[in-house]
Amino acid sequence: MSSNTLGTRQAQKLRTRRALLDAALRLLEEQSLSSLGLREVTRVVGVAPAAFYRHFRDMGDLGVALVEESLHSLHGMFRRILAGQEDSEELIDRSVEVVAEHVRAHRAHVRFLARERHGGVRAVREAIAAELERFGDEVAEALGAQEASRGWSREDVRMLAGLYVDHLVMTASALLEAAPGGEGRIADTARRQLRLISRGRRHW
Amino acid sequence: MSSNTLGTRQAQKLRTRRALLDAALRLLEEQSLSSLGLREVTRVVGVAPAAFYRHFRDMGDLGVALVEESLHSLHGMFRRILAGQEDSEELIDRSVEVVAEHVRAHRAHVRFLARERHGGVRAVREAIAAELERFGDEVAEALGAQEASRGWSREDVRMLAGLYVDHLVMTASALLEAAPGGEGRIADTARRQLRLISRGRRHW
DNA sequence: GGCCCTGGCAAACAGTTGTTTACTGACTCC
DNA sequence: GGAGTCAGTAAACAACTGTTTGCCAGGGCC
Repeated sequence: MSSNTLGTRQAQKLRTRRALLDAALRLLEEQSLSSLGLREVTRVVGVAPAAFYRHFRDMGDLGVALVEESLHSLHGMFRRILAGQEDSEELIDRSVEVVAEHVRAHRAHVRFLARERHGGVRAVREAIAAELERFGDEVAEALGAQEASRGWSREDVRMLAGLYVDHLVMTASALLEAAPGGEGRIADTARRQLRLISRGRRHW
Repeated sequence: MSSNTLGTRQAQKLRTRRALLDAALRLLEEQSLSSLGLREVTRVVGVAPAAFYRHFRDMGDLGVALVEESLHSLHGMFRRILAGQEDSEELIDRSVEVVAEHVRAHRAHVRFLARERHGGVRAVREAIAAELERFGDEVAEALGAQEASRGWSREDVRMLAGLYVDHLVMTASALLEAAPGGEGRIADTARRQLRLISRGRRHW
């Protein structure tokens, strides 16, 4: 028996935990975390309200759990983008495509992050901010290793990384709220903007 | 008697309306609109719950009213920024200073916009999006009139304007959540980013 | 001076909320 | 196979929610 095979006991617990997270994620498409009720979630899952406490202390706790899994997938996205070696037209095209694909595949997660980044629950806000800063650091490290950053101060590299991360977040939000079929236009604008930033970088 | 002098009747009504808006604004510093209760607001104002309906249909309605007054002040801010003639170092410094001052002076309004821009109330979200797009158009018009935009397509000018507006919003949000005394660092980063964008523009 | 208008009130409505309690029954483990 | 663990239950709790009703007092206006 491999060490990560769970007993039916623990497996069942994880399944309802997952169900709670999924139900919350679904309900959060049309409201924000601070208005999401505990009973509302358990009702969707089909479980007694008290069962909620077997998994989370309160809604804020569940929110933080959602932040973690949302950003885990985001992290994969960043790594895919940064895997490219240089700052080129193809890299820009690929980045925007990766973002668009991510939004398509993880729509609920992205919406959750956009909504709760400045939302009403402090713990969740702080968890998202901390994680985005970590990503910024990661991007900065990758940028710093590139040829185009020769002679740049550490602060300037970090500033550029911040610009990229912010732009990525804005693009993802815009894609989220795009009218059906309007994603192409947004992606096109995003590519132009990245190109402009790229030129600014070359002439720093 | 001048035509905009109100009777005590109407004046009193406006005063409680204002009190409702202010109370909501205050309560929204620590939660989001979709979780803000009608009774909660009237309780702070010291008025009966039913009185609320004399002024707003529901909380979403009050939210839209807040959007309007929030963006009215934002509009003034944009006009102050765009009053400068060219794209220069001083213009960048002044823009960032104007934004910082605006955040200081209208903290609650800015927080409201940041929070509800992607928040849980559709009507409010749409009102904010529409207004920000209008601002983008305005910025684009101002940019298009500048010398530096000679030969630019309308779409490219609009794309640049979008980049500026997005950057401004991100900066305002960052200032809002900055640790006390940390505003200087954020303003500094914002200036560098604007400078980089400006270089990209010159070498388009 | 008297009539209308209306912003605000008190009370009652049926639902909903988060949280605690004591309990059950299936899984785990020796 | 028997004892112990624990995810999930049902029920009750007080507190709160948005909304409707009829009513009142006082300003606006002829």
